[in-house]
Amino acid sequence: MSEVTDQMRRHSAAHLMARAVQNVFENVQVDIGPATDEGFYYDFDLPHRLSPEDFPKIEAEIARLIALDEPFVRKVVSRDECARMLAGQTYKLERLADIPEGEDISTYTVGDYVEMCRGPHVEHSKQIGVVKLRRVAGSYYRGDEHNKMLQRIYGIIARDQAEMDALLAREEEAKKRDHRRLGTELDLFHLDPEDPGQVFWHPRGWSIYVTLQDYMRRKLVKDGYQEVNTPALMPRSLWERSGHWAHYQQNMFITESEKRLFAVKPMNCPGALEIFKSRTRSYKDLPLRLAEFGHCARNEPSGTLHGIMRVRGFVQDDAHIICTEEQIEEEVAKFCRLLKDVYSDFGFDQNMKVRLSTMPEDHVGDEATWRKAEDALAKALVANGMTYAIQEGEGAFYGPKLEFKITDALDREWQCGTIQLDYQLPSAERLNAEYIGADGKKHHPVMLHRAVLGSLERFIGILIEHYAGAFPLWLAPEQVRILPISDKAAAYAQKIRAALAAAGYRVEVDSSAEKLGAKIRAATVEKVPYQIVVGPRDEAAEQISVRSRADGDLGAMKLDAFLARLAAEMKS
RNA sequence: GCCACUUUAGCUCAGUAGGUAGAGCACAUCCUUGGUAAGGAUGAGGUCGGCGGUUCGAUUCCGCUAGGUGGCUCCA
Repeated sequence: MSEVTDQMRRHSAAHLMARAVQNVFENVQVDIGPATDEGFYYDFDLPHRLSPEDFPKIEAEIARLIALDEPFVRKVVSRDECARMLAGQTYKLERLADIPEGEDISTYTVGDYVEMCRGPHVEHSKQIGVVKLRRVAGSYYRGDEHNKMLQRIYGIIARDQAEMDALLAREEEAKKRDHRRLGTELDLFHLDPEDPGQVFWHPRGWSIYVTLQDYMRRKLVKDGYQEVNTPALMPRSLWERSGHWAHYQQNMFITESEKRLFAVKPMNCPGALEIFKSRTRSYKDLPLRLAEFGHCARNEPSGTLHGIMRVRGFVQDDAHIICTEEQIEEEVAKFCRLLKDVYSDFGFDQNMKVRLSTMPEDHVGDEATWRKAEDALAKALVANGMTYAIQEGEGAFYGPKLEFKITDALDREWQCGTIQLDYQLPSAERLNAEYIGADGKKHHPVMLHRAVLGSLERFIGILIEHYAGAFPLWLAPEQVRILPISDKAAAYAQKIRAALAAAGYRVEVDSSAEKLGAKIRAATVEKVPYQIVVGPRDEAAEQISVRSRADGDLGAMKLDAFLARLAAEMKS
């Protein structure tokens, strides 16, 4: 007897939901309904517009079906037999046609309901547990935007009601970490409805931004990069040469001046190559690593925007490595080392996923070169002890790429770091970058596009959720808050503030008329790492009373002792 | 961009079977000078996303439009 896995239970729940929807509504066409890491979904096509108001009815029907505790019976059938069983179900019949000749076609029957399915499933419906429907969403048939949009219902399962309650409570907790909520609560940024996808950074948010950027800058300099900056607005002629005008125009903001068209840059790469081309280059200049915190604008479809994670104006910790083909592997390996180093500083090296995207059908260049490039990427990962999955055919048309993905508070994956190999842009057909080789002849270099954090906007969004707003000392917008007991301690509070500020810390004084308890509460809610309480007693003893976000009340100490503690924490 | 849902004060949300609205927090003023998670009082703040329609009258019903949310496609 095989073990009943969560995947089987979820998948079986999807079947029962499909059955329930057909029992509750008329003219239901079913497509497919797999299990996911979280729960399951099923795609339907029916005249009724599904809404969350329909959930109780459907859930009740599912509960009824589960309670029947009917067995899931597997049967291998012939193609014709299966087609007969699926009569009237056009999507299912199309799916049936997809199954290659010679492969087993199996069906699962539960009570009077039969479905074509590979399985596996639970043995009896009661093994599924409790089912709750979560949301309805649109979904293109076969994931193709040219196809009809089906109605998808997402659901989750639990072994019993207690586990379901715990699951829902965890979801509520995750929502509290949502960067959009914390961004407002902690006064980090705001988004203006009239200017979708553009971030207004408030002082506290911008402090994090600049601190992160400085951190990255130090890493880049140490790793042999040179920082550059290129124009935000570049002419149509350049974009035509780069290929963006033909392939990326829909995503570009275009503007006009004196009858010439310009575009706000969606990427920094042409700018980097312009710098490379500004004088004759030697093979001795390679690899040339040009970093740029360039502000890019992409006119993303409105439906794809999401807080500060997916925006229309953003800055990548971008860099372009211009090198020879022989240098690719070492440069990729070097990048992986840098990425690992940075991610480990945030604890992201644990839950990160790496994907290698290979040659797509629509590509330029010959297959041998592609395979060589893919190998170089894979070898660099292995050399760094990184495990990865392959995304077949998901590479860019100009070259394969590595993607490094991090998960947000609501379990959505976001691509942050990436390195992409590009044979195209430096080529004669595009921007025609050249260097003089040891043989005295001209050669085209290859280019690596790469980013460690991805966009600063997205990375900060993930950081907000990762730390639940409680940033480590070095990143915290306000590192220390001084809480004078009353006006009588105001002068002493200012003296301490000045001393901390002189030592380079971001420090504020809460001089409001509130009582100490209220001040502590405010500083705690705002997640300030250190609170310093000062009153007449401290002043007389030339001490401060320290409260840490992590360890609570630390009692009284000398300012020097506190400074030493801060310095030690900044280093770690 | 596509499908569904949604939009009331700075924030989180009530509410009106159609008769132009409330709470908590935040904010302002005053009182309180208080030693480790919310002291008290008073007050200000909204043409209920925008436009149009139905109606004697629309925040409420209908249509369009914009933003947001959840997905899909796309993507840093």
